[in-house]
Amino acid sequence: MTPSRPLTLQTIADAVGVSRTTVSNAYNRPDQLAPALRERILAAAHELGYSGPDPAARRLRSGRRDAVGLLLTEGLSHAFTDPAAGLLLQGIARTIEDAGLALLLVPDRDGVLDAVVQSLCLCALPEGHPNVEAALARRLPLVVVDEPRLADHAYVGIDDRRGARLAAEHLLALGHRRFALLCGESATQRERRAGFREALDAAGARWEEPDDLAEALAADDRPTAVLAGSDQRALAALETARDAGLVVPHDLSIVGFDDIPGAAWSVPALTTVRQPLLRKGEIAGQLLTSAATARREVVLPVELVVRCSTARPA
Amino acid sequence: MTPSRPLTLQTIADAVGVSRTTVSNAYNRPDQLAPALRERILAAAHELGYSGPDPAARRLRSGRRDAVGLLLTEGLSHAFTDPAAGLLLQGIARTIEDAGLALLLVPDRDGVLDAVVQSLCLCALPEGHPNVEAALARRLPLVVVDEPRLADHAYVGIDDRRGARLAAEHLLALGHRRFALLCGESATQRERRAGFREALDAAGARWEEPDDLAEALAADDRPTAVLAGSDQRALAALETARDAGLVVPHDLSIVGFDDIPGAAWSVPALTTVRQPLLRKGEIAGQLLTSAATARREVVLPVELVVRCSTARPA
DNA sequence: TTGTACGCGTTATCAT
DNA sequence: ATGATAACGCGTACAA
Repeated sequence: MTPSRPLTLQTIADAVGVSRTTVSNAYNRPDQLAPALRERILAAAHELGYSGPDPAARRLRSGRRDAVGLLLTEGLSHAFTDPAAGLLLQGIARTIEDAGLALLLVPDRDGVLDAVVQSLCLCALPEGHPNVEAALARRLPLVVVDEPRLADHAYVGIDDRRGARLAAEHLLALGHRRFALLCGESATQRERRAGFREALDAAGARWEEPDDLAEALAADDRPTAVLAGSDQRALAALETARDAGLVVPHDLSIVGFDDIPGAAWSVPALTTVRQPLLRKGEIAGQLLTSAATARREVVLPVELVVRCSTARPA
Repeated sequence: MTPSRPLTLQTIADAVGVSRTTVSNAYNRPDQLAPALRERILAAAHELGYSGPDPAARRLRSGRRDAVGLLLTEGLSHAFTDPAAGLLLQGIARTIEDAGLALLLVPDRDGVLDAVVQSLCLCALPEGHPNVEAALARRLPLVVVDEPRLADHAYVGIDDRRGARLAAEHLLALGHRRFALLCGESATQRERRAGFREALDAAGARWEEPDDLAEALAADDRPTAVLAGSDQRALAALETARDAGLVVPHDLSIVGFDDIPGAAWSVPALTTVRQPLLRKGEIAGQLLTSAATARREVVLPVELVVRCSTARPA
């Protein structure tokens, strides 16, 4: 075994006795070559263990990137943790894959600056986040999912606030007057919280945002309904209610948001606000793939799905 | 707005009135520069909208890749579909992220050949698959998860066959004699099937591999137990049994494999063979990150988790 | 502390 | 059909 310098086009060229250009053509422009010669070259390459032009060099020279980058809110592994994110990413991945591109999951700000990609997708990032700044600095085609809204960049999202109002109004219509709100601090969560409050305040209903739901449910004038900013939170609330000895929906109504698959399987099945996560991902994927810098904004519809976790207050 | 040539180090150098090297140093070797000058350079860069050295060029020149590649069985979007894969990938992602690397999801054979990565992870690929060949050709550090076993490459997996035997023996011990096997065609699925058969044949029990479980359950001497190659299949079987009017575990016992989170939530909770998916991912991640070409093989333990989907036959 | 010079491995152009 | 040559944008000895 020779410790052998790394193999390059030139190595093969020398071995076969042709020029570097010809070897390059053997890989990239088969029509520029006598088929027989091409065969000889490829055979020699295989024999020497050369697997083709170096990807890094090829990218520098050609300007092609053949990959799109993905930035998520809560770190990279979040992609595989959160069912809602999973559905979105599935939509993106399908489209990207069909286009023959790779998907680069970017870990942090430095990763953004260093990513060899043709476009970047920002998923639910807080406005002003370092990653957003970095992405903007890259001057690449950007596609924003959900947040933040960026002038002159493609966008796909939903009307979170309206969805939240739908949920709240459903419970109000059932006769609920005392609510617990369960929302996080992300941009979309804030929108949803705002929607809940709008509807609730308009109806003059009472609401709180408990630090500890279990505690709130133990209170004397406990809430009769929970408005959750996501199905995951709603599912957790379901558990909390069960632990507290409350029967859903008889003692407590719960509404989620997203309509992840698990929402339909839970017992009782979750009433929730559906958003077309898969479709959202597909659209994001198309936006990422299309060379068109054309500014486009897509806002997808939301829809209340009434299942079994909501009822009139006892 | 000038249509401006793409910005390079030289652009900034010219603007500030220093050499290209100095600008490069401002980014890569701060100690080689007067802090004041560095500030001026960075300011000018920011002003001009230059976001730093071109990632592709930097990679070619430096030889650093700062990303690891991931190859999955069933296409890219599979990563976000399958809960078992999700858990594994979560483990990988965490480790990769901690190392400051990006994660490249590679779509196909061409993607493998073209991936700008420092190492590749093959997850449960069939032996001889084009992607495996391509990965081998790249001559990069390879880490195999589950399958296939490759000489001279890092490996992490479990003893699928033993896990399957555990499941089968559990049911045999309960007194079952007629079984339905539900396995796929992937390499790991085949191993598990083999494990089921070994135990069953050794006990002289009867088994079938029905194309249609519903049909099999309708038969006169229907199986009293189902051995599934994954929790997903087991969960589907649960549904099928319910639709057939069978009560699990009274009328039918079902065992899964993997112990995904959903296995504990189902009704009834699933008896299954647990494998440490998260840990498997973390180890794969470490193997991918470590520069060490040292060959390593890790086989993680499996364990039977008895919950509520199995009982003595009626 | 700064600048000069030389690749890194490839692809595109243009000549032969 | 094949080959010489010039970029691509950058990193880093080494000299100044």
